[in-house]
Amino acid sequence: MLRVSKLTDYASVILTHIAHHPDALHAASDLTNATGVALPTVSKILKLLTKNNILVSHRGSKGGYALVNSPSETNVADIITAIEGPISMTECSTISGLCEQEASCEVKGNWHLINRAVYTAIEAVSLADMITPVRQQTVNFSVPEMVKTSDLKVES
Amino acid sequence: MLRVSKLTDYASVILTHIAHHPDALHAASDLTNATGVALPTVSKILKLLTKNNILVSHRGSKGGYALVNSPSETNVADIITAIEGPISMTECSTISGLCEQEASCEVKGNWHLINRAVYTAIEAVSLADMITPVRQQTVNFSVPEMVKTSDLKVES
DNA sequence: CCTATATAGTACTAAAATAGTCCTATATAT
DNA sequence: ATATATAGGACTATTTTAGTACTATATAGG
Repeated sequence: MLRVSKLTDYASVILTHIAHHPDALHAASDLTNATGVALPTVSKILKLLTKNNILVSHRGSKGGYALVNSPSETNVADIITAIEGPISMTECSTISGLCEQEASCEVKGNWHLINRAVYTAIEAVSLADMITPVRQQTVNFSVPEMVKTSDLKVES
Repeated sequence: MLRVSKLTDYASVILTHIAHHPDALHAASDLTNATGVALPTVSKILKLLTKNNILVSHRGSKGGYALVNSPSETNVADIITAIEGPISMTECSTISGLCEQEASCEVKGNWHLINRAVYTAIEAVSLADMITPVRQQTVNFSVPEMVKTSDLKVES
């Protein structure tokens, strides 16, 4: 019902691999071998991650890519944003002026809240968390407490 | 970075309108007038919502659509699912067997957790919440507590 | 300082998903 | 009967996403 693009999915796989060896430089060709993602695609993803400050690059012979921050300081929300841009649940949340009814739209504010709750949930997950093995079937997790608009202080 | 489709966005606007008059029957043509969304599109959305049990329909003269449950019992997660289907953050979360590396994929379980945290956050918001006016700038909301994989009990 | 290696940037093509439209069938109130 | 309204499915156009290719630039090391 909500999803990240395939590129973001690949990015998570690539970054997970790098996170296992955070002190080494990883060339695009090495990452292709390690992950099975096609080289031009790996390359595209690495460029995006570098441009958005998730990775640093070193050109030339023996060059490659490495994490800017440690795996525990690199969060999933930043990774998704690096690949997909600052697109939000509804378009009007990112860029105003697209929707004619914007001024009178009564759901806008609530979509913003939902956006933010979702973002906060994703932001709390780091690359370090992603490489922690989880046995799905037996997971016992606490339910995030959601923002209810009825709980909000509203200034009228 | 994550988004719902335009149809889902329209659906929220249409359902919000219906939620204001939960006891009336709303014909597709009325909803077009009320929301500004083109008739064939409104019609498509209403059919999807009916098929997925968010709305009930009455055919024939003086027919129309109404909510199955009250606005406070209708949640946003169900609305998104009705329009977009059970697609999750990554494809492998919905349908297994699509990805060759599935068996050895170490991030799969963690994507599942993220999925679920996001779903839970969205599920907590009802149509009734959506029609509560919110003044965005002065909102004071509690941060959802996210699942940390390090907090999880893992069966090895 | 030359060469092999590797990333940077940009433009382009192909494929897939999404949005939007239209037509015919069926049900119901009056 | 007839006007009104939804049901369902097929189809087209558009947009987004994915993937590719090419040229420029930087660096290590002999």
